[in-house]
Amino acid sequence: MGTQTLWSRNEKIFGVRDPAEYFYKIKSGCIRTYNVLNDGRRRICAFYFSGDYFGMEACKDHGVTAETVAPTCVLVIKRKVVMASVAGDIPKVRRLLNITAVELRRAQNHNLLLLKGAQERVVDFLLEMVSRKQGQSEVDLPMPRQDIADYLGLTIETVSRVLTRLESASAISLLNYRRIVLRDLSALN
Amino acid sequence: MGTQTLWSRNEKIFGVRDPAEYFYKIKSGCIRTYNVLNDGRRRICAFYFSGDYFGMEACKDHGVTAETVAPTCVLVIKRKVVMASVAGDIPKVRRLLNITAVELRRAQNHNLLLLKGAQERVVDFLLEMVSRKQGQSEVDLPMPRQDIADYLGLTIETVSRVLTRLESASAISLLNYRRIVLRDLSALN
DNA sequence: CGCAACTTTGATACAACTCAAAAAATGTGG
DNA sequence: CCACATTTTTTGAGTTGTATCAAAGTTGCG
Repeated sequence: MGTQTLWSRNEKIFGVRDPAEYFYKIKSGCIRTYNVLNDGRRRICAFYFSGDYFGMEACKDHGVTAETVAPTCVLVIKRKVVMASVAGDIPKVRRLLNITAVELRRAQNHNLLLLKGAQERVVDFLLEMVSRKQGQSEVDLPMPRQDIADYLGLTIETVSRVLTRLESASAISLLNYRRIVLRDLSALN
Repeated sequence: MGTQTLWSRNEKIFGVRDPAEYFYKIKSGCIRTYNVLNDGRRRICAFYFSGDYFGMEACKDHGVTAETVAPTCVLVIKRKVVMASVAGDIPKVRRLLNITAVELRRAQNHNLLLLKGAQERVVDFLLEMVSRKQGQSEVDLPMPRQDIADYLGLTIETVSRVLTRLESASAISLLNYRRIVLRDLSALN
């Protein structure tokens, strides 16, 4: 069901207030959704990886802009088709509602994150990334520091400083800008 | 459909990780949902008023605790009953999904709020309250300062200071602790 | 009226931001 | 493959806004 679409880096999939005709599911790659505040700052709402659904926040229109972070394969499905397919099938309705509830839970957890200190935000982010990409201890971050900063509500300088501090404390190892090994997870807590 | 239930002040309707068997709709009064962080701080997720649905964040279990802020009348409906009632009716499925999407949008807006300065958070909160309770310029806040602070991610001292400053700037008038008149909305931006 | 809970006000400390610049990585053309 | 230009990241110094700690002032209930 649906159509596979291929996108390269930094392409826009839909924008704020675009009418929402589709549901989206990632086959591979990475997506970011964001809003731009009236003062020009950008707030990244969420990152999505292989297997995740996105675009669920739409009521009639989309509430965020969705862009590729890296080359990405997205499955696009017409809302009408989904609706027709779930109608009359209670487990399917339940599953559809659940996808949106998961999204809601993520937004609420993100909320919690914004109340914490800088170090804890970065650590939580790293832990989220390992768990989301079912890695054990090594993460390959597909997004630049600016994206991380905008997701965590920090400046890139602060993100950078925290990572450096974590490395000095040998809690992590920075193999390069994108690859990070989590060493002492207990210290990361 | 469903059963009306009456609650007095500060009563718990459901708790985090309680199994989610029902959907809830407010007939009158006010509800707050919250989480307690591991350091003991409380984060209020949302306030709900007459006409609002809540408890939509539940996947299998609830992700927040729901309490009454004031005496409240809540309509409680079994999830199974709702599911049975919407199955086979596409517009109803759409409406149910929309209720959750609205909730998701609110959580995302709340996120945006946490990136702003203290004054803007308080102002946004006041504006949200007038619009949610379809008032014109006078708000009757049913919740104490601590709730406002925990909702905005500020301390009660900061909330209090901002309100005082806004009154000095004659942007608002504090009739008493709960009643506030918005005067110069342009200054409130 | 008196007490307990809530709110406001004041002084100080600190975490993250801002501005500025150096260093590293990445991409490009010879 | 190397040299250069551009982008991204890191590091440094100083500022600012909000939290913290402490105390005084209100409000409202029994």
